[in-house]
Amino acid sequence: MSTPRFIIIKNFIEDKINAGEFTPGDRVPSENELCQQFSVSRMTARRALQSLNDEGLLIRTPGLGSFVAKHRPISTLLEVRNIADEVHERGNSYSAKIITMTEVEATSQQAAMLNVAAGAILYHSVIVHFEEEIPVQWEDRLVNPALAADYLLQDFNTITPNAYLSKVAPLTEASHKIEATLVDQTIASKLHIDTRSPCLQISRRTWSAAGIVSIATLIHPGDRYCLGGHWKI
Amino acid sequence: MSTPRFIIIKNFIEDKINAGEFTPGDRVPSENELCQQFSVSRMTARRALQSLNDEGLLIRTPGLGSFVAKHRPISTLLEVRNIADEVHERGNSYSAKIITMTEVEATSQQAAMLNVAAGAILYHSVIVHFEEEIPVQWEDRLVNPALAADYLLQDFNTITPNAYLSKVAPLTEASHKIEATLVDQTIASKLHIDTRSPCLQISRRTWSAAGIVSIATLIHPGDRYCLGGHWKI
DNA sequence: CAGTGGTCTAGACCACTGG
DNA sequence: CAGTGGTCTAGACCACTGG
Repeated sequence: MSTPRFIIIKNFIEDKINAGEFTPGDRVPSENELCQQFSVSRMTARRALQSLNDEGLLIRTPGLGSFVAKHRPISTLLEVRNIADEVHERGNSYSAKIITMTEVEATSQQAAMLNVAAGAILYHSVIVHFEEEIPVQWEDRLVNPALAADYLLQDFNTITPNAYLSKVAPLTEASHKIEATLVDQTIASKLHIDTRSPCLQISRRTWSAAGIVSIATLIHPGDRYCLGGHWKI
Repeated sequence: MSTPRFIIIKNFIEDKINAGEFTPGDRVPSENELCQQFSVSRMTARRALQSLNDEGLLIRTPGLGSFVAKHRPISTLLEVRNIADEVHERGNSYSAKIITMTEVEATSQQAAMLNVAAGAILYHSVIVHFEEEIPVQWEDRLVNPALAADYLLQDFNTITPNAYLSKVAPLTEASHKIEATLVDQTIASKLHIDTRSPCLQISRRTWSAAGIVSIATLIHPGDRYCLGGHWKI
């Protein structure tokens, strides 16, 4: 399976933008110029430019051309962060406590989310992450064994599931849902909060090139964790 | 200027999904079926389906077909979204109730956030936003009069503060903080929740070319609003 | 005017899924 | 096997921008 030509052209332009050869406001090659340069049809050259336009990297104007956008797109701001890294960046001590590490049979809903057969074996881990000995995150994770066969053999005291998975199945895609919730007594006691404390919950599904890697639910006590972001044009 | 055919086909399918004729998991017409039905080339039919796929409404699988996604896509995280637009995009009715519209003197903390002198006049608005007559957002906003002089003259039943400010002081920069909180009795009663309900709170500060425009606190009942995002490499 | 991107056609070959 | 979506071609007409 070879790389599609429109991806090659897209990467060619994206690389030049990242390398600073094309800077914001610069005109990039037109569809016709790319046709000649890469010996492809206009539809293929067009697809590369259109894809970059859809991602916000280019602004295209009929009659004028395609130009590098002045503002980096903001969609990339929601990074998949490793909680251990976050804690360390704040200069605090990090530790983890493993609650569950086991195989489970996928329910039909889980199977659908991970794109496996119902009843298939999944890896299931539940880990509480601590910052300065205070619980900051409850991580409940289901992993597709086909994409991370050695998941249950890891020592998650020394490497977070996030870090391990990033290594064996590099991320290509992720979706997030962020909401405010309450938790049951089991989770509340592990997080050292009570069941009336509002929690920030992130549900995250991650893909690598080979398919859906994992679905995770990350629950944070509302008074100990928040998300932030900043963007400029 | 007539509507492009791929948009017509796209709307045709989108309408059926919104109307419940196609429900999550249903197969929608294939590219070939749409070709015949609309008398277009496959590339045009394809573009309609691909566009819906890119928006997350369809899941397409070679050999199988195109299926309505099981989970409706949700608003992109950290984008500065207009709540009225969001509600309308979900096909629901939007309305607003204005609680407060007044001038206030900046406290030292507010002055620092907006980069004005302490005691300077600020505009203050509090608005509850409704989706299908149900409160979904409490918006408490302070505005720098120097950058939006006519703020208090607006009819926020017909234009949201967000939309008005975007017009008079286009955004160049924004910062966000997202957390899970509880609210006091005053806000709870306006949101038709009780003080034990977890809320998703977004604190947002926005800049335009001329300076800091506004600081806003947006509070959402946890069971009625969430943030989402999706990214691909 | 030549050049740009926007839309569209009528074909093609491919890998893949299911029956 | 017929059907699906993924990629690609070599054309076409259009509205628009600039010189």
